[in-house]
Amino acid sequence: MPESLEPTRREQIMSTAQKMMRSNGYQGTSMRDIAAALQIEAASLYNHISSKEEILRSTCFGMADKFITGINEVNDIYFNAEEKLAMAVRNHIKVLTENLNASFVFIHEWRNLAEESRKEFVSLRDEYENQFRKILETGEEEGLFNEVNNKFAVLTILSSLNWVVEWYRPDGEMNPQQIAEKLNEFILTGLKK
Amino acid sequence: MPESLEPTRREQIMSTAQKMMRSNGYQGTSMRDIAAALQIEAASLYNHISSKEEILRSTCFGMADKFITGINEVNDIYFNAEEKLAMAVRNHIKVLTENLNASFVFIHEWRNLAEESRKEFVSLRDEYENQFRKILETGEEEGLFNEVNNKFAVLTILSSLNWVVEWYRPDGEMNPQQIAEKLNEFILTGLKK
DNA sequence: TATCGACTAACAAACGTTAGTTTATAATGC
DNA sequence: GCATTATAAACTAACGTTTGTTAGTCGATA
Repeated sequence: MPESLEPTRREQIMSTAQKMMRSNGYQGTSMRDIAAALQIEAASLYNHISSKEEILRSTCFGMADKFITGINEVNDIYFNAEEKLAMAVRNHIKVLTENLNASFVFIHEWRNLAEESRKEFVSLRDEYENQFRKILETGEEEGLFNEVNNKFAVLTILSSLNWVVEWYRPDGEMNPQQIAEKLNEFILTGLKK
Repeated sequence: MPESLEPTRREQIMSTAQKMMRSNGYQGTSMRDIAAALQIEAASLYNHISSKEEILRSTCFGMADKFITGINEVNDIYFNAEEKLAMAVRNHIKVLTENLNASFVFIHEWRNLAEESRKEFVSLRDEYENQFRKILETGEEEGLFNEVNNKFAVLTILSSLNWVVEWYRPDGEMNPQQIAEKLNEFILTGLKK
């Protein structure tokens, strides 16, 4: 069987579903809606996926994996904290802008996961935040960063990064590299002259 | 008829609905769910509200009004830009923490508004962002702030403020004043020593 | 001759909402 | 002070849709 360059049917379903869930939310997107966009019947979807929730689960955990891979990469390489932070931000923005629809679902729709998956998801999220926090702690120890409430700082920084998904447009003024650069400036030195 | 100190039935419905929509989303909260929480039948809700969407509409526009009132107050009083920004942040955090559930719905569920309301809502949001942007522009002119992409800066700042709704707990370590203060520090001077 | 991927048909459950009714309380007219 | 009327707020029952999903089938491709 020849390895096709075309996306598999499953991948088509996933990306169509993600796009629609971005616009209309998880609960606002029905299996019939997804099927119609692919010009097939709802029942046919079940030849490729096992349930609607599997779409959400696969999306959320797939993205979590990408983000965590990104930050592990940063923490494995030795740099000072400032460089580490800059790299973490770049990686985050890269993953986010390369998977806009999936990222949106990841950020906004994870609450719709069933109990068990939701718990697992939250702990992955916590792990990611911890990795980020470690960078800030290193920065403090190195005397580079102000002493701040690190938990608070991480949440504030991540919110700025994640909000990019709300306004970023591939054809907009800023490309992902520029966005990451500006965010790094802002995080490090703030507004004040 | 004596003016009661009790909330009206409508207010009870609103705040119950907001609490449930915070946990389960707009579409994840049915009229029967809301009614059950109030120990009445779903049909009885319609003696007090006209539709499910009215709950969302009233919540979103009610909060928009509070936020806009807050920023107008700031811009009407003459301070320098740094003081204005600090006040705007304080007001934002105040409104947000005093109406946690409604704020959460305001931030996350407005997409479920019907076409017409959604457009109106978005323009109110734009107005708010413009008022914020004006403060940053003033700061630039006064030579207080760095020259930055103001649109970008406003979105980044507002994301940090809005994310507070995700983690703030009335019984947590930081009270709203402290949160606002920390956010102001961070916005002005960043992490770097 | 399997396997893949589509189909039709149907399911039980849940959805927002309406109609019409009942009951308790408040306001009014005599 | 009493009978009447009005109002508020609950109820039961039902409506037409839409929902996610399953079962079973059929044609095309490997």
